[in-house]
Amino acid sequence: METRELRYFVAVAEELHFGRAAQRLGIAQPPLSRAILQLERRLGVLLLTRTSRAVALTEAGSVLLREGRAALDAVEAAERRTRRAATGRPGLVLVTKAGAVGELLAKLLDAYAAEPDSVAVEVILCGIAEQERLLRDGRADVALLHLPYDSTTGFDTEELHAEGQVAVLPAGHPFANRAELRMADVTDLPGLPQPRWPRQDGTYADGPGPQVRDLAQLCQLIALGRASAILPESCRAQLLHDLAVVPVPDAPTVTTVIAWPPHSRSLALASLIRTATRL
Amino acid sequence: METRELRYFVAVAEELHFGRAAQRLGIAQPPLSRAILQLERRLGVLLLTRTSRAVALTEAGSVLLREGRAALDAVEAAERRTRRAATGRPGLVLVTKAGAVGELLAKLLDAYAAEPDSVAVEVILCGIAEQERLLRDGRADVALLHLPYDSTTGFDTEELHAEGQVAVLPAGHPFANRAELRMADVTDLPGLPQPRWPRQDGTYADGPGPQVRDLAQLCQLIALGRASAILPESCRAQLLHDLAVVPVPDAPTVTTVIAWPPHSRSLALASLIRTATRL
DNA sequence: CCCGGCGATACCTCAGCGGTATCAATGCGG
DNA sequence: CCGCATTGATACCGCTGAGGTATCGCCGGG
Repeated sequence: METRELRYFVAVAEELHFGRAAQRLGIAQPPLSRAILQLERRLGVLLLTRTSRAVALTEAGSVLLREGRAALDAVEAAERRTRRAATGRPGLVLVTKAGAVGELLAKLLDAYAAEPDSVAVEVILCGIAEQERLLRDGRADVALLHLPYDSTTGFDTEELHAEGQVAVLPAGHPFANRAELRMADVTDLPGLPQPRWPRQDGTYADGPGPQVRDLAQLCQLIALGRASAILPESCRAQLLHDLAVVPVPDAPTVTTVIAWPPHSRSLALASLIRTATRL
Repeated sequence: METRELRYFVAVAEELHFGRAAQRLGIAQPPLSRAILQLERRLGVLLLTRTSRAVALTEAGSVLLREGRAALDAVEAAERRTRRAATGRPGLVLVTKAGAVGELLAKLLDAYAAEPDSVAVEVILCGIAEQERLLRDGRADVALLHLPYDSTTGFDTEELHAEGQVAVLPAGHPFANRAELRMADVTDLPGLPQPRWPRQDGTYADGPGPQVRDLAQLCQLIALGRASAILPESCRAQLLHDLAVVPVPDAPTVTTVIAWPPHSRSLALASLIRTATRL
């Protein structure tokens, strides 16, 4: 199977429309039809069911969509990492969620910079759930993730830090002066729903609660008395001053891990990981 | 980058010889030279240094070799899994080391077969260190691995079983009747070296000690008084009767884990994993 | 019943892949 | 120092196959 065929199939499988897929790929529709047909013939597998009004994935087709995306990411990563290796400037790219790492990141970067063999570290702060993709397609070398929110599936990891979580409420809320709260107290506050974060694909789950993209947005909403949240303790430092913070001992522990793709064990990366685990 | 280019590059990088690589690929040498040249031009990266007598990898070239192999495995896995999904017969392929799983495997297969939604499980027993490759290129769906001997890098895992290790000695050896031994006692027995197992690429490390491929071979050698070994307790059941077995409490614990590729979460696989963790 | 939208087919052109023949550089034996 | 063998690069050619345009066949909606 050639990557061209895979790219074509993934485009069609995502659009479920040959015309739009062809447009997205920058080719005409007939060659695309033929390419998919030929792919099906070569694999000996029916990937799509087409009526003249609708295109749908078969069982095998959805397997190829999932596996094909992973394979294309791997090819893209190979290309990108090769280009980067050729520049001669080593340098690592670290990706993490904007605002969620507290002072751990600063400490890590300082400690690593003090190492004798350290190289430049570029930091990318991205929205939730983009990290995985950046790490997978080679744009980033290493990430700081937070269990159980992020998935580390397919990466190697080391645990760095575990912490409890706190409830964040508008100042003046009846619960604001409690010494601690239970999960049950906080998950269903009348008029103060938990926010909804974007999923891997950028869409939001249905349900009540405002859609948020980052911590600043969330803080605003809480201050306005329109939401509440349960966040790792270390977020405290970055909250607005007029928010109430109450520990929630029975909330799941949040573990910060450093994650990297299972290949790519460059010396620089190994050194950064070693530094991180020693913090 | 097309998979054809990657395959060509990997062949040349492994052979370090255009002629032999071309032969292995089943094409003539000139098209191969051109393809590599074109790949280098497209990437804008020098991958190989050629003198007219020798070919060597550049830094970037070895990155592309490593990443390219992984990418090719991913493409191959996509193809294989798609084909398998299309047959309509579900069925899982489980791979593990010949002889090293004791009764755990039997219990797992029995328990899984008793599940209401179970499918056929094909078991592949292979030599050490082939498992990783089978799992990575899609020929297997799930593996039983043994930490710390196997690497789980790039796979998702669940721990199933932890056990201590025992020393295996020829019957009649002076240590045979000891209640237990220390690592220090066993690692350097005069005339009874530890065996050497093959590495990922099938070659053996240098050193003393016989080269072995499986447990039966090893048992023979120990019975002959030419080797000794430290093995997980559960191997006991499969040893020859005339061998002495002595616990080694300070040997590293061996953990049996069930491992699977991070994508491919079929229902059947999820059910098998659930069954395994409940044993 | 006609029209519009969609995927498949027919047919053409040309890029590029692979083959053969050959060159150029280099190490080696005499 | 000179053939000679080895090895990667280049020249040139034929043909496969990727992509384009025009068009067909099918189907649902007005």
